[in-house]
Amino acid sequence: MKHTSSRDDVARARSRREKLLNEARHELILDAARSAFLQHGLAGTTLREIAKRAGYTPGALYTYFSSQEEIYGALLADSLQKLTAAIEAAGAGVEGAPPDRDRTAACLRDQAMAFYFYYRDHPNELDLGLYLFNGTRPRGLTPELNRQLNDRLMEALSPIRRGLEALGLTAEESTMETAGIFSHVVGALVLRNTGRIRLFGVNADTLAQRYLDALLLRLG
Amino acid sequence: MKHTSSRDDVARARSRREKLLNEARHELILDAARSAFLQHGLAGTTLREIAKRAGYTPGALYTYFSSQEEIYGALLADSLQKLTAAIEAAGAGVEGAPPDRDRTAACLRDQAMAFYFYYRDHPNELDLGLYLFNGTRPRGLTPELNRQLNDRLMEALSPIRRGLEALGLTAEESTMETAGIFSHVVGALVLRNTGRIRLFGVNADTLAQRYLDALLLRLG
Amino acid sequence: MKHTSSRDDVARARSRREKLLNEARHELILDAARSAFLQHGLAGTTLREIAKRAGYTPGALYTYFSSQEEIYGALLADSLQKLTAAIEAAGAGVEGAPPDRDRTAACLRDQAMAFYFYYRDHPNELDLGLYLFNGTRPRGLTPELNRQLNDRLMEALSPIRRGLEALGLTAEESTMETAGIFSHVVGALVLRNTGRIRLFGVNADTLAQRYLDALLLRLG
Amino acid sequence: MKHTSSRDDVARARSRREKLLNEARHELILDAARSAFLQHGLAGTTLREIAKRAGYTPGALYTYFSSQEEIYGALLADSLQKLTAAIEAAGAGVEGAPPDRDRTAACLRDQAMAFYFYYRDHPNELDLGLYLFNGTRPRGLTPELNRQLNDRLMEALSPIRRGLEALGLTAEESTMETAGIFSHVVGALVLRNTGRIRLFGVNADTLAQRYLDALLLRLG
DNA sequence: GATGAATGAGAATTCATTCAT
DNA sequence: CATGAATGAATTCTCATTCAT
Repeated sequence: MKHTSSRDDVARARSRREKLLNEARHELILDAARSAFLQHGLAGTTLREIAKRAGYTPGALYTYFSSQEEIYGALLADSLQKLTAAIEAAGAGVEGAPPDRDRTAACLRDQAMAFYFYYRDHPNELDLGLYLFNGTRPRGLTPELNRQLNDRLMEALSPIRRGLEALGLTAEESTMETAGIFSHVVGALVLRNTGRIRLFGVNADTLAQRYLDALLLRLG
Repeated sequence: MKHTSSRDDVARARSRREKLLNEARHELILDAARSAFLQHGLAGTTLREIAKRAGYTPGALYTYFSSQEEIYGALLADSLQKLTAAIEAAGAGVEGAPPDRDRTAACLRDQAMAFYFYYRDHPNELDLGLYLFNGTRPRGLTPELNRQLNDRLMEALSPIRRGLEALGLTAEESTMETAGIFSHVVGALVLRNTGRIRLFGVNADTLAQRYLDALLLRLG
Repeated sequence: MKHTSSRDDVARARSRREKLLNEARHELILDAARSAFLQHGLAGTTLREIAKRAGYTPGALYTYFSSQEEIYGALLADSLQKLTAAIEAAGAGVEGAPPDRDRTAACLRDQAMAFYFYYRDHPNELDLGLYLFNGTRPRGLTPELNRQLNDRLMEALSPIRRGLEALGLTAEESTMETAGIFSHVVGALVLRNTGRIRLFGVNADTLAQRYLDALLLRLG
Repeated sequence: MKHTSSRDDVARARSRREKLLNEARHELILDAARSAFLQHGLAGTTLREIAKRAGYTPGALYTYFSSQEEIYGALLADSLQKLTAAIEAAGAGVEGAPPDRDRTAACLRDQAMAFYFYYRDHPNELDLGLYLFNGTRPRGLTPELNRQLNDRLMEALSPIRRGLEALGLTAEESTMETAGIFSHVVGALVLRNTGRIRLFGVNADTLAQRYLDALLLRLG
């Protein structure tokens, strides 16, 4: 029946459009949240502020997210995705090449620095990760979301772990060294973000780079 | 005039007593704040809670501190002093000894680890430092207090810097390496405190130790 | 004009179908509301919940009911109709029989107990009645609906009134005793629903039964 | 030491004054709540409204009560106390008299009617009792307070129970009849408060009185 | 010096209802 | 007929800070 079919088509088209719009509005809110974080920091940002920046009333946000915490979760999920992309992009062009040790090392270095650069350039997202993981606030993430976010973080770091393995480390050693890199980079960033790095007259970039240089030297 | 003089004496004696009392009460409040932090964490602690633990009403605290932020500042100042003591204590017994390289290295290592241990065992004080330095909150520290706290931090770290110099590094190199140690240690602690370290199945202690081992090896 | 006439027929048929559909959808929504009440109670039920259970979006309900309050009104109307049926059913089989006094009394008793049982088994509907009659909420029922509901209630109770008359009471006395029965039953139910009956270690059923026993005894 | 002693006196005097003031303010808020209930009913009353009537900001109420629910609890506790007093007062003057059966019956009747009158004249307090006992709202009373309120209610009704015993009923029978009186009275009041009594052209007073008459007749 | 009542601004969240599509 | 996004007004509750006493 043509008639019915065409009605269905209309419905389907509408639902598709609605879906797109819906996603766009989710994104709009997340952008607003990002911009609010940028200006007021994580702790200084309120639902009201996010709503205002998104051009919404506070209540309207609850159409899209069931709590403030969920907005944070979505933001972090998104951030980790971008981080993953950034790290992967830093290793691009080397794929498929012959297993040249120098190349592998250079790639690893670039990818670790990509990790550093990502958070250097998006300091609020580091806060977000630390805050949410920390769960200082009364209501934390759902365990399910927490697990998901953990997975994403590990996925983001997996190129680095694989790079270390390619340099001859065991799986265990790779994980350990990845933790070391993570640790050093996060430390450098925290020092940078809190302005304490100035006390040493050092640059956080240099700190990160030196660590990696020393590491690669050590790994031979 | 004897009379006046004796009156002055009385006044002086009283003022001395008052001063002592005053300091004791400051300390009382800070103790209360510490205990509140220990139990509820930085973000979960309210002025009222601190007042209650100190046996005061909220308003009374304002006699001693002009704001909650100032209490935090005082707490941090005190924390840094203890940190200094802890690091210095870790180097004790080596003072005055002949310039044995191994001993110097061991001492440096111990002091750096003392830095790590201090914050591992007082995670709230790390929070405090990061929070205040960060200045996330609307009202930060006064520039004066900020400078003071910076000075104390650098003073706390100076044994480490001197140790590095004793191993042959230039002043500049020492500062750089101190920054590296600080960075790594803070990173490890943040990972630890946020529970993210578990993702790697690694221990923060190990992370710190390995970094120092590698550093000392590098410095030969 | 045949043409017009046939067109009219079509229109009439369609309108009949529409009407049925419309009623069905009203009923669908009322069923959803009932089930929501059953689970969340009167105060805990939201329009959204009713809409969800009916497979509608909130806005759609306004096609069928002009307010949440109107849904409540319709629900109550329906409830009273069922109550009427329940009371009438309790008197069935005695109709047409010779005017045996004992039988009349037994029937009266059964019908009064049917009243009690109906609300015992549908406590939300009692809530609904009390809530709407009470008009606690800002916007109450329309006077028209209110009158209608009153009529239905009186109709539901009329078998009881007639039973009392059959036992020899005047119209006035019957109404008075009906009010007494109503009063006692509602009181027992309220005590039951609020859990206060437990304080007396008594059963609401017993309370109702005893009242009726005493009443019938008194009426001889 | 006179000095210290006098200082203590001052402190004690102040603390006494403060305590009185404090109680007065508690009462002020409860009065405000009562008046709000009177006008808007239980469900229509908000913390804001209570605060406004008491001349306070909403937050200020939290100095005196830790939640809205606690205000309700205090109100109910007070109400039950007054109820107790009212019922006891209705039996006064008969105490110590010889155990004349007629007198006992009259006293019982008066006390039961006092129960009825109290709630007839303070309908909101009945609502309060039913609402709180019911616990419809998300957050109910603490079990402790609940128990306390139950005790008070039973205490209020105890003169009636004792009166029934004085008429020769066993303890168990007395409790049962007390429940019956309670039930009937509450039912009559609910009918009255919801305006449904008008349907029967009856007066709630009459309803209550008739029940008691019949009861006393039955008890001989 | 200390009290503690009171403020006031702000927090997240809820929900019946409206209305453009 | 139905959608569902959006409103807007309300809700309870929190807390650093002030200030008359």
